[in-house]
Amino acid sequence: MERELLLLGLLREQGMHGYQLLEFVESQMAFCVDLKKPTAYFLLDKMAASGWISFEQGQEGNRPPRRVYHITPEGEAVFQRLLRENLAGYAPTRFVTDIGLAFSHALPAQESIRLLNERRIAVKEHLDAASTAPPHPGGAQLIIEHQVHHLVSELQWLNDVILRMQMADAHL
Amino acid sequence: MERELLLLGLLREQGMHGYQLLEFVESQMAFCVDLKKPTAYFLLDKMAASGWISFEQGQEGNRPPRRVYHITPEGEAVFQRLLRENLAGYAPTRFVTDIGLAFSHALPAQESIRLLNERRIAVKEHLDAASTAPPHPGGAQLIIEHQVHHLVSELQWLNDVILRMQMADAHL
DNA sequence: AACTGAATAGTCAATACTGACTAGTCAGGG
DNA sequence: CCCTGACTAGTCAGTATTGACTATTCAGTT
Repeated sequence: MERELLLLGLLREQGMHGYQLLEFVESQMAFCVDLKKPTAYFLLDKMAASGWISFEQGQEGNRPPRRVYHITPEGEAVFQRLLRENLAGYAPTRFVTDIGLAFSHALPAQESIRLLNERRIAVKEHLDAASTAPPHPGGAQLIIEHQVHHLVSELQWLNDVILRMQMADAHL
Repeated sequence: MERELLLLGLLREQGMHGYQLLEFVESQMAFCVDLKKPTAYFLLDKMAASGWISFEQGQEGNRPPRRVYHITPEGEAVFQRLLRENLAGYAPTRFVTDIGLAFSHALPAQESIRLLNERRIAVKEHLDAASTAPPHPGGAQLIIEHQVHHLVSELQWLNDVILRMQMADAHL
């Protein structure tokens, strides 16, 4: 229900239409959710059917008509519940990049090390991007700081793994 | 393609039937992938159709017949490609738990802090579980170490966030 | 020899998600 | 005043994923 929490949270601050929501999520919240357009419209339909949000047909100039969504009192109650659950809980993080690590013995040690150095560069690029991101308004700033903290920790760990692999290889 | 990489990597070491694969993944690789039963069978079917793996009908005692899967030469080639891609690349981590943080201003500061303290306990429990996990064979050990490293970093960050919230609240 | 709970082995209907597409509008250049 | 590329707004068909279910076997108990 994380995506629902996100959409409700945004609609709670102001009524918006689908495209507007999408744009905001992609520009401000890209660091914590990956929400594609069809998924967003799907969720909006579902939440409207559940009575969490309502909409009216809006028109602006000659543009095609669009639905402007608003949160309902039931939606606000759901938002409050989901928010509390989210803040109190913890969902363990899975690193899909660890699968390769588990099978790295299938390659010559030197090649694994070379590939992991490529990975290190990729991580560094993400870190630079997050570090130099323009300040985001409100709570989104925290998300960027979290991402930076995490990427620093990842880089540290990756360096350690590479070092250990080099030492193990040298000893053979 | 991470799950495919995982299944190919396991079948590469020895032929196995679906249930056996599932069990191994859930017991040894639970820290890095979440693979449900129907998904695993779906992927096995798909990979068999693509010619990456083959199977023969096996029977053991009176047990129901089952498919024992083996990797094919094409599958081995795919495995090598996926492994290199995985080792060299980096997929940014999304923390769904950050969504709540972005909206924490919707609750009284004291309640947010209380809820985040609950989260801290949950993180600590995961950390204790990962720290005391019995040694896993081969590459899986690295995954646990990564998880521990990550959880320590998360705990640090969470403490920092809670502290900052308390200070901000005290200043009002 | 019947019963119970756990393990084995898988399937299916329903849900969730996404790549690729449609279709109209607007701003600016030629 | 027509063309082009970018923006707005959304849909749809196909793929991926999962909760819930079926059905058999085995070990131990009564």
